[in-house]
Amino acid sequence: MEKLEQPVEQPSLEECEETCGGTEADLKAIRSQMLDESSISEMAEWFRALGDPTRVKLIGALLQQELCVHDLSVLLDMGQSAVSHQLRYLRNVRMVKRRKVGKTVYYSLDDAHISEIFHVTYEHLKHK
Amino acid sequence: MEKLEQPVEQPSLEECEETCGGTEADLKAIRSQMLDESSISEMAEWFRALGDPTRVKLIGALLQQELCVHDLSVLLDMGQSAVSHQLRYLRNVRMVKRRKVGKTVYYSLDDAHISEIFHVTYEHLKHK
DNA sequence: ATATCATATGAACATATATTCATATGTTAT
DNA sequence: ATAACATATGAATATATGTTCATATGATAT
Repeated sequence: MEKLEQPVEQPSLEECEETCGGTEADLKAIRSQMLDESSISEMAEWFRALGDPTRVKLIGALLQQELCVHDLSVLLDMGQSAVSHQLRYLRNVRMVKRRKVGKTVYYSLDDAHISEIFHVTYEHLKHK
Repeated sequence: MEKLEQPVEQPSLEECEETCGGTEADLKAIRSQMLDESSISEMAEWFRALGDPTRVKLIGALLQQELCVHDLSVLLDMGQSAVSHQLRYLRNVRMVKRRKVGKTVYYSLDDAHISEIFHVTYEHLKHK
């Protein structure tokens, strides 16, 4: 209850006291090593695609073999529409691709790295 | 406009026509290889934690060195509160830990695998 | 052409999430 | 004790996200 008239910015960035390790020069060095905005976005987008149980299940199933939408919806015990929407999501981020045979559409993984990332993460969670 | 009186379940799962590769037996085999629900949740939670630009930046910075909240908020050019909230998030999923020195709190990575996953993903996105 | 099947998709809805604001907590200095 | 500072946190808000419902699209069969 002490600030009522000031617009409250980042409270005075003048300089970090000695307690806080980073001098402006140090921070500059760190900043220069940081990823650029577009890499950041792409990384986040990539991880976000894996950050949902339904999509993890889809990837997990497709890791085993190519599957059609119907079978996926049976395997996940979910409505066809929900599965289809998530497959589109995964297709938009290039994680899966599709192959059409008549009325049926088969989905499969479209990326060699997914398996690696997936397994590293799985092992990590197991040995935690 | 053909179904008006039925409650519209998964439209008749009786069996997949021959077009759809999976017979019930095949699906059973695949299902037995799928991850259990709790592993699924943990994987999704883990990835979701990395699925946000702010958190990617935080991890990226901490990948370089331990940093205090203030420095992180300068580096990311974000309010202290937002950074603090996200650090709590990352702490809850055990991705970062903190060390207190006087008024200052230093954050650092709390997981050996993050670096690996992070780099695999970064390389993947670069060579796409 | 009509019916049926497999998949896709727009809209609506409910929930989750990220940031901001105001303020609380805990530490150090005076 | 009071002030200044670093960080944490609850509430509010705006936006993003996931699922469902209804229906569209495209393919095959009759």
